[in-house]
Amino acid sequence: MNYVLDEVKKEIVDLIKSAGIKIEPDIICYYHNGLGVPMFKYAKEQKKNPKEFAKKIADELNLSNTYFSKVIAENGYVDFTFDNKKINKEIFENYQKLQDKYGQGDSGKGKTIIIDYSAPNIAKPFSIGHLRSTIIGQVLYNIYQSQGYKVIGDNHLGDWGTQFGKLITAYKKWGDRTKINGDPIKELLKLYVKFHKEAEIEPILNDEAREWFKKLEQGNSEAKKIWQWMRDVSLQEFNVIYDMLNIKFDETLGESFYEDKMDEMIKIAEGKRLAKWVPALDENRKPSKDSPRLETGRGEKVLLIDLKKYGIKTPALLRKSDGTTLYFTRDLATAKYRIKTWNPNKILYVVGAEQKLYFEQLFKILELLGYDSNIFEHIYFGLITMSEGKMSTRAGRVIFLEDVLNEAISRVKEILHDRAMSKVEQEKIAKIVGVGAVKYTDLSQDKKYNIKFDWDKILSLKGNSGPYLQYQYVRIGSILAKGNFDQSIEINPELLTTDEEKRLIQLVMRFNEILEYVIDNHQTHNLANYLYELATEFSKFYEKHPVINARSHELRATRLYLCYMVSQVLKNGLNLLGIDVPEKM
RNA sequence: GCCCACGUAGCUUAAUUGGAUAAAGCAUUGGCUUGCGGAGCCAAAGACUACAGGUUCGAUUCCUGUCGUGGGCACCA
Repeated sequence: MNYVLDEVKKEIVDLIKSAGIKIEPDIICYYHNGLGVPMFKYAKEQKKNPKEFAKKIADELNLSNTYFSKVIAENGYVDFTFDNKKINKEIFENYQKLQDKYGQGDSGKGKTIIIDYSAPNIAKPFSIGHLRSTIIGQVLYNIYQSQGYKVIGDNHLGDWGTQFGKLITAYKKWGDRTKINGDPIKELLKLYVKFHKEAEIEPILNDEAREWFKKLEQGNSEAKKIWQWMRDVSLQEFNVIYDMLNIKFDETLGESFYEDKMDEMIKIAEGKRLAKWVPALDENRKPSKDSPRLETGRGEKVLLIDLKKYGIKTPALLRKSDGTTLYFTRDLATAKYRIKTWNPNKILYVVGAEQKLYFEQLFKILELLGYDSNIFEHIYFGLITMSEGKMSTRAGRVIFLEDVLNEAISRVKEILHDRAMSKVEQEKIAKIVGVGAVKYTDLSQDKKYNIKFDWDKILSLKGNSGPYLQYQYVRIGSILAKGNFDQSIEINPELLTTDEEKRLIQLVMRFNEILEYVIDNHQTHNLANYLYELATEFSKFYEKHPVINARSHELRATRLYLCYMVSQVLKNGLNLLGIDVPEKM
């Protein structure tokens, strides 16, 4: 698919080449009503004064038959001004040709991407902390897909591991089946919290839990039955949230899927002499104080991979001293399975920044096992913290995602309360706007930072927020309806000469570039900020220039079409962010 | 202790990844009824980009050091 912006940039490269300088297209930057090229680097290569150098280049350029009407040298830049009549026409034609596909691309044709996201833990609440992985992962999914990639979204559920030993122990001691069936996750969480409290007083409980997990891994039918039941009821609850958030997966394999695929992986690692049985750390060799990691199996042997040679001080454990497996073991088997099954060009792990070391270890080991480590990438994001500090499931200190969404929805409902619409409609709109607000707040900022949880911020309905973008979309829809807009109307883009119109058209031009940019850097907020800029620019246009009552019939039709293009980019962009748009609000 | 992030207006965040006068939202103050939805628009005020050096035509961005915050550091995931 061809976009005007690509052609415009190519033309600049060619023009400057005609003056004897070869430039990289990426250095071209936006400047007023056009584009600019910094000439410092090239001036330096030729040991010339950058201002004079830029001027000399600018003077040599011949702009006839180009997208530009003017070129000047300023502060060492060569600045090109668009020939607006020409570029307007091209952009409208570009849009008319591609229609619904406008923004999409084919740069990912023939490439496969696996995205590992969400991955909540069974029997634990889906907290606000899981929100980030879930929605960031889904947005990356959508954007990759829009550029022609084959994408496989895999929900790598935390449905295996020591915690199930703890849960089974707790369930057998204090559990009540009917209570759990009534409100599964909250009741299971209570059991989990109680277990940790009791285990502090009676450490022998930890041994019991370890025993149960061992039984589970050995296929004990009672353990398996309880585990399966806990998994089922948890998944049912997760699906309610995925529905609310409009999240879809191609696979929900989970860690348990690899239960029978770990032995093979361990054998390979042993065969390559990577993994070795060594004495476990004893109490005197604690890596740090307050470490919770020494609660089991002291003094015996564990299977680990030492990574000191590669600058990683912490070894990776594949088997505990009681023989059971760990997250690591499962992730190695997972990577192997994924590569064998889908032969991906990339596997993205959308997981919090606190697991950076873990993924460094994992990728290093996969490399040592002979895999191309370039295909693995940890897409990390900061923690969401509460004023009391880090959230902790064990301490019962969590915010439930479902509560946040419900609060958002009810705040929107209050606003809609006295609008002239049916209850059903209010309900529907409140959900679109409320959920959109929560998602947008997260997606509109750089993901690497920690976020302090703040109700008012996450539920913000004005300013730079999801509802603001949705509101601009609704206003445009209203104009299009009143103006009886029809895509086949005769338009004349040359008539759009105001600053607001030019800026809007040029923003529309950039849509595809932004999507490619997000694929390069995996920063969703670049798309969010672009859409916000588009919405803001529309709002300015809206205040200043009449559409339906425009001076001439032709101008009215062209402005209607401009509104339409903007609304479609807004809608498609928001949809890529996983945010719906209402028709009224 | 060691390792990794981060420190930008009162608060929450941007900055085309090293570019032009550091940009928005919230909060504060003042303004916008003849036109398409005020969840909006305009304006004022608010910044020695934590601090001290360095690299270069150019640094919020890269390097070094100091201080501060958060995270991680083998039998949790």
